[in-house]
Amino acid sequence: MLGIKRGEIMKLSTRGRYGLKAMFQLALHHGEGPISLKIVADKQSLSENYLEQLFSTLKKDGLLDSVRGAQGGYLLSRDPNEITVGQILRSLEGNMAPSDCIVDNEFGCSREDSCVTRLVWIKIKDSIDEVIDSITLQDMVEDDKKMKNGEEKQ
Amino acid sequence: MLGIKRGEIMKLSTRGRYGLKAMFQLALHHGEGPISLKIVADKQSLSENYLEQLFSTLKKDGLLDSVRGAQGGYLLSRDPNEITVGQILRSLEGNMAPSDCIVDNEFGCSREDSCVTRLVWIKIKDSIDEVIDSITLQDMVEDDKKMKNGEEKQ
DNA sequence: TTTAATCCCAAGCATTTCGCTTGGTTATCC
DNA sequence: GGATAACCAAGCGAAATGCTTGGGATTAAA
Repeated sequence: MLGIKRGEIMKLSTRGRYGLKAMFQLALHHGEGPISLKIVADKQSLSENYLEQLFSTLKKDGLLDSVRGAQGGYLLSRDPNEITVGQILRSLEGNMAPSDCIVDNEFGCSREDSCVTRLVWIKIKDSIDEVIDSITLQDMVEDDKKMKNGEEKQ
Repeated sequence: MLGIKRGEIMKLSTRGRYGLKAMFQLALHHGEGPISLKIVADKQSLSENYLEQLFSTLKKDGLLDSVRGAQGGYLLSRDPNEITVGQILRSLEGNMAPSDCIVDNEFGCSREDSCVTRLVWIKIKDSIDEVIDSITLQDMVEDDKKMKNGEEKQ
């Protein structure tokens, strides 16, 4: 039935996926001073240099602060409950729109369809936005605690 | 502030975008016999050969029927209210999952994060699914009528 | 004051994916 | 039997992805 195995679409790139995980790591240790790129990269077993690029973006967008030199590292620019998943993903990935037709209102919307499809893309985008803007890093930290407690009880 | 203009992510490919538009065209003229690829392609001003590939996929997934030979063409395999946007997009694009971590449960979920991020991807996916599975081609046709009536009254 | 640790920055680059195009074959109506 | 269509498989240039490379500049600790 599934025939051809196509790549899954509507997929985040590694930027968003690695980046959110990394930010969550920082949230877990928030308040304990800066954490070095190396530590975060090691923990997620991914390239230090690549993660650096993501952190650079996140910093430029005001989600991270950094401390240079030995003993330096990165830290959240504000409290975990003031940073949403949406802010992180949009910083790393750009707009969460299924079609450009939404953002650029430019488009070849032909006469006959009068862009009903556009309505669909808007509904999808709105529903994604609603989810990602409602989850903070703090929420994730709490969910994590719950999951760990759950494990202990087994 | 926006600095680098990154490509928008979580975006559908042309397959999904063209495909849904084309299916909507067929829905508009449902019950009037088969419509040729050429006509649909012309109306959307896109490549006949490319659209053919999309239709081939949609047919294989049971969303379209075809009639070969002269006067032939394509038609919806069932009533517009029995075909959802979700069925179309999944046929053309694959699963609507922001991360493989959801589908393949295989993943490098490290100890410390215990995959809280996975929860986020699941929430995103669920919310997308809810939207696209709740919209039928029939809904789109009706929305289209409303929009056209709105225009006339201006 | 050196040295090691760290952030910072720009460029390059192999691979994969996307968005088609090309060039046919087969079926059906007139 | 000729025109009109659906069917099918392969190829292919351009762009994006997911990194790597190779340097700096800044600072804490020795």
